[in-house]
Amino acid sequence: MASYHHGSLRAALLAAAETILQREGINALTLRAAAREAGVSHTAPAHHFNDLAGLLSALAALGFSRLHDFARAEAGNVEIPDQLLAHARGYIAFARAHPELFKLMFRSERLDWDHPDLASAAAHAYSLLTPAAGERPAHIGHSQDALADTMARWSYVHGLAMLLIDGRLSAGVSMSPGADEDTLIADLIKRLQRLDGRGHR
Amino acid sequence: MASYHHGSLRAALLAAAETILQREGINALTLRAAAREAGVSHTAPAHHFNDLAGLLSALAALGFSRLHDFARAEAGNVEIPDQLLAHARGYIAFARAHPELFKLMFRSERLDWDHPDLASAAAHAYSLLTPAAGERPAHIGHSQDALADTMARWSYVHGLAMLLIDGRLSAGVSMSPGADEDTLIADLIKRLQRLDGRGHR
DNA sequence: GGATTATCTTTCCACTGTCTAGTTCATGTA
DNA sequence: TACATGAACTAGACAGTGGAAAGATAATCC
Repeated sequence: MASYHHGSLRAALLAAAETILQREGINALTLRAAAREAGVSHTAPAHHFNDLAGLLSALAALGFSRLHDFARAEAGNVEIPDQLLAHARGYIAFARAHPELFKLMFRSERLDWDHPDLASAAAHAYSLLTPAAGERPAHIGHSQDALADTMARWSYVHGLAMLLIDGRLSAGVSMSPGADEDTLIADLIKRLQRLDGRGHR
Repeated sequence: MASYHHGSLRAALLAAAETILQREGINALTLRAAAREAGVSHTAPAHHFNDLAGLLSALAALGFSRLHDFARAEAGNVEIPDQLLAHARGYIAFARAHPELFKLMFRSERLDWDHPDLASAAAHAYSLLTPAAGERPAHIGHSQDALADTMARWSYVHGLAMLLIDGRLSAGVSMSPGADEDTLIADLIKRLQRLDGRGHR
């Protein structure tokens, strides 16, 4: 039963890490804890992930990949012009569904952003918020305006997700009795459209 | 010279902690490192801050207090209707001026948000983004709309600050040659106004 | 089949947060 | 002034952590 070689230890360690993350939070997610959960010695993870930062970065990269798929799935049922909002809804839904993983992905100071897998997975996920072909039919401006649009969208969705995972939005809603959280979030997401285009005020 | 009682060790430890934070980053900011920097024994901080989380939370609370003052100072030279934008400019300027402290305040999983000082300091800073008297002259809606406005502003400014401290905005700007970073940021901040009011689309 | 290499274990070290017990000093009370 | 009380700080110890060897095992390639 106890084979010296695990065979797929890397995947097993990632699964173990995610289990710990959900069960005990990010502060309990250590190299040794992941090794214990996977039933291997405490130095085994180093061979696959190098560092603790390497393990966390790999898990975060996996999270970004899932986030991307989540947003794409949400956008699958929707007409082209509404895809941006669908992607934003997917982002927010993912944040609410996997708060601990989301915190790791966005708020952790332990990640190594020089890790190529993490950087590319994050860039891939964020690419959903860039102005894509067909989404901005008429007024496709200069690339500089497009950059500003992307930044604005990115900021807004990113910030909204932050508020959600910190529980501050729930706190605010509870202070305003009668407000439905889902309705409020839907309203907030819709405002994303207003950020587009360079201002003329 | 070596008096047994320091007299103002709490303040000295906070200053030491900030020094370490700027010099070596948040991962090097430990209880023992702060004690070393202040020249006291490694268990001295516990008496003033209880935990490591206590020390970091106290430092973060100090950061929120400074952030508030920063934003207020920016708004001091500006007419009433533009105060919201001035506050936002202050936020962003603070984030760019003190990136490590900003990361600690917003991105650290090591803070204890049950700590009353931290919670109140953060709430105080964020109150600058709530619709205040005189700022929304005509269409002061229901309190529920006001909540949504606050959340929207908060999300946007919060998210923009995040992008900045992660260096992603700089990366984006560098990809678009000829773009001036300050100009881009100013444009992005101006878009904050468009988020107000419940959408009718 | 034999050498090579990737995978995993054992042992060890410096460092961390935190507990317990002591030491020094300031301050209030008679 | 004498003394008690308690706050501020030190010293030492402990378990847990990341990480660096160095060794053991198994799969793979020739």
